[in-house]
Amino acid sequence: MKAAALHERIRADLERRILDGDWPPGARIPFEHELTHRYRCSRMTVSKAVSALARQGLIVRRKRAGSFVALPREQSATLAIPDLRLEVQRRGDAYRYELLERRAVRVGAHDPLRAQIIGARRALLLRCRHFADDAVFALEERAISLTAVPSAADVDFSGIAPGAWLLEHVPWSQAEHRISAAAACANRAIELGVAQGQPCLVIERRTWRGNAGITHVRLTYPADQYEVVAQFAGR
Amino acid sequence: MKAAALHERIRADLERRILDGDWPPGARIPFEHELTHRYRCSRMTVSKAVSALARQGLIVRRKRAGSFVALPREQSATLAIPDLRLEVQRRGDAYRYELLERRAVRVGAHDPLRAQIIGARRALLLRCRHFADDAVFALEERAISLTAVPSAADVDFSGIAPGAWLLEHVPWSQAEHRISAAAACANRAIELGVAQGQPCLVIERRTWRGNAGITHVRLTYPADQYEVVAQFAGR
DNA sequence: GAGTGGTCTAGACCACTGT
DNA sequence: CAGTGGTCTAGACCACTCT
Repeated sequence: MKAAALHERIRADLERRILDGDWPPGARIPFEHELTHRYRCSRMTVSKAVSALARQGLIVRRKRAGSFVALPREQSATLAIPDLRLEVQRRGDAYRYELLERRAVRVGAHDPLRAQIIGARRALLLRCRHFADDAVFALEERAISLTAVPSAADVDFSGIAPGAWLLEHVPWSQAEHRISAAAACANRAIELGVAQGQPCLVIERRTWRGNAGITHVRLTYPADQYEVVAQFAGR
Repeated sequence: MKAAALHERIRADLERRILDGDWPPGARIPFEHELTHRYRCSRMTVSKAVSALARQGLIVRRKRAGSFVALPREQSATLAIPDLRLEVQRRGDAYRYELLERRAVRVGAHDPLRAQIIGARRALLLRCRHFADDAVFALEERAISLTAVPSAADVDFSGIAPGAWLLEHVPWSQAEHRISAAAACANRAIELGVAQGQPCLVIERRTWRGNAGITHVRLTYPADQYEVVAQFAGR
C-alpha cells in the first residue's frame, strides 16, 4: 500500500460520500474554498480533485453557484476492443488466420456499401476468417481506404490480419461501433461453418482520422463463440 | 468560436502531431521542460496538457526517461446505455411498459442465477416488457438485491420500470456489461412475439456499489429492434 | 456587484529510475 | 546521482452568473 497523493485522497473522500448517499443527487458539495480549509491545502489541489470528479461525470460544476452531485441520466461504460488474436489466445485456444479474398477497386456504385461509407475513391476490399482451435471464431469483411492509407496497397494480407496491421501502422482519432444480432445468411453460414439462420453477433466499426475515413469492418461471430464485455469505468 | 485554454491548445497540438504521424508510436515527445520554453508558460500548464494525453492513453509517461507515444494495443470506446424509455422515444415510437411478474424471495438454490450472482440474501425478482409502438422492444428479467436496496421492497413496479427507478434512487459505482447474441427459446419467443430460434441481442448488466451487488438484469431484444452504438471517446 | 470556478505563475520538494 | 515526472504552494486575474 503506497500513500496516495492528497488530491487523490480528497477525490476518493468526496466520491465515497456521494456514493454512500450523504450527498444525494442535486446536492451542492462544499466550495473549493471550504475544502482548502478542511484539508489544509491550496486551492489548486482541491481543484484537481473536484475536476477529476467532474470528468467522471459524478458532479456538475456551475460558476457562481458551486458544484453539484450529478443526476445520472444515462450509464456509460468503457468497451475494450482487443485484437482478435489476443482475444482467442486469452481463451487458451490456438489462433489461425486465413485470407479469403483481396481486391483493390476504384469505388463505384457496384461495390459494397462499406467501401462507399468511408468516402474513399480507391479501396482495398478484404474478406478473411479467424479461427479458434479449428472452429471459425469470426468472419471479417473489410474495406480500407487507399485514399487515406495508400501504403495498404503494397501489403499482402495473407500473413497478417488487416486489423493488426492497421493498429500498428495507422493512428486514428475517432471510431464508431455498432453491435447487433443477426441470422446467418446462406453464404455467411457456409463460411462460418454453422447452419443457415443461426444467430450471430455482428460488430461493425468505422474508423476515421480527422475527416478522412480509414476503414470499415464487419465482424460476424457465431453466437456461441463470443460476447462483448464492457466495464463501467469508475474514473 | 471561443478561445481555448492554453493547456488545451497544447494538448490538441501534441495530439495532432501524434495522429499525423510526426511522432510515431514509441517516440519520445519533448520533455515538459522543453515545452515550457516552446509555449512560454509554466511547467504546471504543460503538465496539465501532457497528463490529459496520458489519461487518453495516447502517451505513456516514465520517470527519468520521458513521455512516449503509446503503441495502441487495444481500442476502447465509450458505450452509452440510456434509459429504455428514452431509447424508444428517440426513435419516434410510442413507449409502453408492462410488468409481467414481481416476486420477493429469500435467495435459495432454486432461484434464478441472477439472484445469486449479486450475492443477496433477499431479492426482488422482476419480469417485464418494454414496447415500441405495440411491438415488443425488449424483455427484461431482473433481480434487485433487497439486502443492498431494502427500499425496493416497498415499490410497486407496475407504474415505473425498475431501471428507471434504480437510476433515480440508487447510486452505483461499478457495472459490467456483457453483450451477446442468442436464439430465442420457446418461452421467450412467445413473450417477445417472435418465432422460436429467431436471433436476439442480449445485454446482461451487473451493478455494484462498493462490494455490495445491487442488481442483475438481462435484456433481450429481437435482432431487428435494436443495436448498441459505441463511440470512441477522443479524450 | 460579488463570489464562484477556470486558468495560470514561478517557484519548491520528492520519489523514482536510468546511466 | 542526476534528471525526469508527480505533487504541492500561495498567490493572481478573469469570465461567468446568480442575486
